[in-house]
Amino acid sequence: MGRTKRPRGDSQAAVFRAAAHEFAERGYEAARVDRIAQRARVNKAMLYYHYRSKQGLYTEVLRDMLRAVGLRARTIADGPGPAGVKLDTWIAALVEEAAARPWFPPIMLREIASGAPHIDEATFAMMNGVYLAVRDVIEQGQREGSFRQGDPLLAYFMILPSILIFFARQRVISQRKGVRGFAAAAPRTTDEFVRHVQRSARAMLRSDT
Amino acid sequence: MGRTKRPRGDSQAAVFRAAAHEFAERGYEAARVDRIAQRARVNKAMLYYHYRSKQGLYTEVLRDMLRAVGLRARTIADGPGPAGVKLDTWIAALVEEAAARPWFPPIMLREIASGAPHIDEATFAMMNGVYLAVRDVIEQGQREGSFRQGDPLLAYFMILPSILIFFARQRVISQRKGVRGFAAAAPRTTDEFVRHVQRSARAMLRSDT
DNA sequence: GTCTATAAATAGATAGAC
DNA sequence: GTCTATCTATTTATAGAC
Repeated sequence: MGRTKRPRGDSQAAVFRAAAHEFAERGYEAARVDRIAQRARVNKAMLYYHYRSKQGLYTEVLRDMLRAVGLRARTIADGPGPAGVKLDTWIAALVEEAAARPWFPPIMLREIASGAPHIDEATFAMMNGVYLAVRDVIEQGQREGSFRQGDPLLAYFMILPSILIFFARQRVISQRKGVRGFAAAAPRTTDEFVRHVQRSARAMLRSDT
Repeated sequence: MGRTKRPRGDSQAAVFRAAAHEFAERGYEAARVDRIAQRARVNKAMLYYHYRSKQGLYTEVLRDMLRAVGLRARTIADGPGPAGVKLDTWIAALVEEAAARPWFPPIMLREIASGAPHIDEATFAMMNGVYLAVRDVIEQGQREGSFRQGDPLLAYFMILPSILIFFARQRVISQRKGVRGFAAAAPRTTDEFVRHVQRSARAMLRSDT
């Protein structure tokens, strides 16, 4: 009914957001329950009142973002249009999600990097769903002849991480001033970045014919 | 002299390797000193005898791998040849390093994902050095006209993570049998994978002329 | 160099009053 | 729903014998 899985109450939403940021900045293991409560300006016991455990809280954060991203990816994949356009749309959508949930890129990146060890099967399936949608688009392009043959997973893992890293890095840049090079991560506009990834992805996938 | 920074004694080398694997599998925060000692089949006190702390041990593991990878990247960048060939060579070299040090991909991937929070300046500079070498190659290609213009960092972050993820995932694949799709990460040969990345990178960077 | 025993700090989690 | 106080287990790290 009016009830959704999203955080409802005041303190619950505060805990959720504080946790999302804490997990994003430090990763699951390094995240501290005390710090989450502190950031949410609620008592630690409230955290356990709303969520069963640190793990449960983390799972909620994961599912919330995977649900949003997975839904968009699936909608695009099942919609009309040529594969090239769908891929562009997916890239743009992903960037929008990263803007709406700043904790999404670092968290998802770590999960990919780690092989998702502290994720239950259902949540893992949601993460997999994001890939499956993109896979469908790539396979469509291969059927249409616009994309070259090859394992879609490899293409997926060339496109997705670069987007995640770009946004994950924006959180930590400017702390390492002394070092040349990495500091050169140009503060380009988001639009410019989106177009760059879209062009790179298309070039990478374009069939040679 | 005969003294290098590499682990020397028997137990020290054992600790080093055990730590490398533990850090790779779990990440710095989740890694347990007790487990490292156990895996190395030495007493925990030995670990602190050879290395000052968990952090110190982690730093040694990081430096060892960044030294090796950075040296190869720099050698390639400063050597002769067109940029396209250099890029291919770097990709192949990176894969070789990943084979020689299986802990390298997961660890480096996590550091990139996290913005390298538990890394001292000197070690961070080594990590940066890997990028700077690749940047030089890309800029050479841009001068030569074979690579199109654009921030080398963006290209770097499309190539490197895909390689790291491919190898990092090989460690954890086959544990998640129930889930379709991700399981489809084809057990292709390393050579095949190298050629795929090389072709993708070239296509991505090729100037349109 | 190697080990036992233990310190000291901190973590996640809960009991129970309000 | 909210808070205080606290339990219990675990973790990094070290002292000190051999």
